[in-house]
Amino acid sequence: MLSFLWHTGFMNAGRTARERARAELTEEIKVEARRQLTTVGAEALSLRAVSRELGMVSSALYRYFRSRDDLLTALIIDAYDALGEAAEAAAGGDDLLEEWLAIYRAVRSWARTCPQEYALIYGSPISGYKAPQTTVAPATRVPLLLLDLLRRAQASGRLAVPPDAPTPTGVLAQQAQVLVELAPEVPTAVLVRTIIVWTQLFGMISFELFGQLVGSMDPADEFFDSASRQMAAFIGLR
Amino acid sequence: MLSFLWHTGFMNAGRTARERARAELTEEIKVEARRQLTTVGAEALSLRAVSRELGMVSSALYRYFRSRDDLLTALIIDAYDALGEAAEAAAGGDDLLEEWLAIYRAVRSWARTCPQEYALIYGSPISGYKAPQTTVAPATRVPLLLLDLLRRAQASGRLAVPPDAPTPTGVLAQQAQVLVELAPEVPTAVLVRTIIVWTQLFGMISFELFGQLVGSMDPADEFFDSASRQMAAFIGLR
DNA sequence: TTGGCGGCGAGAGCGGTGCTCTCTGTTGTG
DNA sequence: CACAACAGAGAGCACCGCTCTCGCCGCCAA
Repeated sequence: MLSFLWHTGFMNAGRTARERARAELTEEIKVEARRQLTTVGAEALSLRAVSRELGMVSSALYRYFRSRDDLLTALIIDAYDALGEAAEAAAGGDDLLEEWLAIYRAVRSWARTCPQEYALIYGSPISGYKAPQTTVAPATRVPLLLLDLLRRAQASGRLAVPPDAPTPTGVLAQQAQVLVELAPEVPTAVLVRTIIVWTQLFGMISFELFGQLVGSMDPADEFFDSASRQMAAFIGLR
Repeated sequence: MLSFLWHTGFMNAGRTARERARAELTEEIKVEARRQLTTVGAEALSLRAVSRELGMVSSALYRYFRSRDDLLTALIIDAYDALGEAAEAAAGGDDLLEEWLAIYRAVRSWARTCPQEYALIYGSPISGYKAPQTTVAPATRVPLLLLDLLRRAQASGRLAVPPDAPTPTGVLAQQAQVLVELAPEVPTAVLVRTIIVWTQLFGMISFELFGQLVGSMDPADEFFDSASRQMAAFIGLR
């Protein structure tokens, strides 16, 4: 196998025309698939329709993606990365509470812009589809961002551990160890609350996008803003 | 043949054997569809497979459901009702906090028992599927249950409005009116928090079922219990 | 009692899907 | 230059949702 040389980066400059064409077409397929995703929804995404739109025959597409699930996996990873990028772009700045709210807004904004891609990663799993290990790293970008914010908040004394936050014991404390290793300075009670808050964020966005809020809190702009602030207070951010 | 039952007058006077057979087969179709749903997921549910399993030809099934979406709608309504029933069965009792926790557990337990039916109602919407108005009433059973619990809590003085809960203003206050009409005694600030808590509950369950918690809080039993209690405290229930 | 209507299941068929296989032409490399 | 890897085309398989037609038979009314 020669590809081994490519992966070492040894021959990056001398990419053959075929290699370039392959990379380009792979990207074009994803772009077209994403385009169709805006109008049709993940489970109805059709390989044949994508290839048809690209002027190729459906069997040719299998040179680039071994199956429909493979294409979906690529789209899922891209979606996680796009969301992570949007959230990371909103991070930074001096005021940590403002940064918190900015991250929240960025996540919601991205989700509302690309609802089908959001559904791809936070909706019901595709039947018969098993998420490969390659998706977990991109999936952790947003939670890691929140965790990092909490570390900085703790360091700068802007994190006031809520007095009514119970310190976890037993299995819960054990599970929280994973988070403790990522943010050792942050109190365990706050870390558990971070998961609570994290689930609230995506529950709220899912409800908004999937129509569960229609008739009560839709449009959800002000509710979202209020919830963001209350959740920030809930974990002790000020 | 069932005609002997007919002649003995065993059956309902107003219902002909044909009507009864129709109702029975309609139910059988739903049962079989639900059975297949446990193994295959909503978007891959196949009318042909259901009819095949029932020993009929696929076109015959269209006498009972005008389309696949019609069958899905029926399943969705049934799922909302099953969840509502499970939650309502857990309600009641003297200790309101225990009742709160029991409702939470019932919702999670039902979701874990029927994950595909849960995904049907709280997962990403089916592409090209528009929820008809008939689904909204069954969908409100769980939130109405929580609201009723809060009314009783308020009446019995077990609801201590959290001091840091902001009273909504502007659009948010206006939207909350819908809830105020349902639970006039409960302070508006608590009503907004109820929506927050409601989204947290389903966000948490979705994350657990859809595999977002794997690697951090899975199995989620203790986390769920802790979150339930903290959310009860968050709305001031004690 | 009987004629007819309407619900019912069977079957064929249409256009779509994911996916496989084979064949032919092209591209890059020893 | 020869050869191997690769790309696309096309046919084909089994499945899908859905429609239409055609007999059969339960049911109601004359």
